[in-house]
Amino acid sequence: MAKQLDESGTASRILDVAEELVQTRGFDGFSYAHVAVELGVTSPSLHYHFGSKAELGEALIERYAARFLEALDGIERDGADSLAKLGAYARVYGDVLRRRRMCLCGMLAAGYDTLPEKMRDAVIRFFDENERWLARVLEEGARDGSVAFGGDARDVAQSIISGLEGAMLVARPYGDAARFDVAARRILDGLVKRR
Amino acid sequence: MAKQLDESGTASRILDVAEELVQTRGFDGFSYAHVAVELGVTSPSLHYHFGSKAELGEALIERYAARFLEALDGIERDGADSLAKLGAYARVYGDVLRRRRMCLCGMLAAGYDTLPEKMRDAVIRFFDENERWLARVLEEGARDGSVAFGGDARDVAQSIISGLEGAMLVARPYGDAARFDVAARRILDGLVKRR
DNA sequence: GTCTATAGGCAGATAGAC
DNA sequence: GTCTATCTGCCTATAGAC
Repeated sequence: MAKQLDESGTASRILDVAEELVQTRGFDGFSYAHVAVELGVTSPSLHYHFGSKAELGEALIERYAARFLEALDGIERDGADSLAKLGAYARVYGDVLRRRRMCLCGMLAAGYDTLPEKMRDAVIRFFDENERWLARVLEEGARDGSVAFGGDARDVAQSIISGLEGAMLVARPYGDAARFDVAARRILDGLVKRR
Repeated sequence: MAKQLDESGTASRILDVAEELVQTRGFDGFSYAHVAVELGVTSPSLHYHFGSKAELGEALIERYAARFLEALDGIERDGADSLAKLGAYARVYGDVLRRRRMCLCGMLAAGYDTLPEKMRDAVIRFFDENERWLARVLEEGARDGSVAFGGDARDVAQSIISGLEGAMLVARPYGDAARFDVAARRILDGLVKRR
């Protein structure tokens, strides 16, 4: 019973539908009408919950980022070694793709130029937070010896994020999750101590 | 004086403007009106050259893919070793990004679900052709010893494409080409013979 | 080839009844 | 909270004059 439950049931159902639409069609490819039809209501009623499309978009990213970071917390708590954590991290992306969706923020990154400013900031924040989490895990892995890499952990973290986002981006048109898995595996293999 | 010059000057100027718009705003984020304003004409006149937005989109991909493959032919002809060719390949992507654009087909891959079918097919073709080219270079590199990798060359090729597409996707919101360069470098470094 | 005029639809958003 | 009605604007596309 925490902060994220101050949304009425309707608001969160709106977010559910809008989230799927944005993840599959992009922010410029969905409308209030799409959401309304899916929910069996009229579009003006959506405006009661989210005054503008920009507000809806902001709420979308906020919830997505919060859940994403929660998942990362869960990985953290599992107490496995760092390499296993990186594997679990990649699996979070893979799970999104297996539901035939693009990462919400990856999708928004594509249409970045057309986004309202607050949404832009939130997208950047999402990537920054992911980068911080990954860099921490990487440095921990370098200490405990489960991971090996040259250069700055931040740079490696950025490469992992962009590698996984790109793997989702390209795998989706093919409708082929295995394509993602292969790319993800190669990214992780590059972080294993070289024998 | 070849096949690609059967377009009137106007048609190719339309393609120029539309290309930039799609690469920065996505297919659902640009309109005939945007192009028309930029060219100082009215939108109906665009319909004379490209009957529908779908046709314009198809022509866009066709020209982009043709030029892209030409660039790859140029790399091929330079006769450097395979690792150098892969570096040049990555630079093609980097050059696009430095013009503040996303790869046209990477952008279209994001909005894939909203594309007309012929455009979808053309996007897939683009990736397939890139994969073929890369796999050939990788196999050549494995033979001449300039490149080292485990597993299938096709899988490695796919990973390179998705890695570079993702690096562009994420670097663009940050307006930071260096971010791309770092990720691209790490991809290439993973293909250098391990000492 | 490019224009004006216009059709017909869908977008995001607001007003006001219930 | 959700509805109907409506506004304004932009969209793709066509007809027909020049």
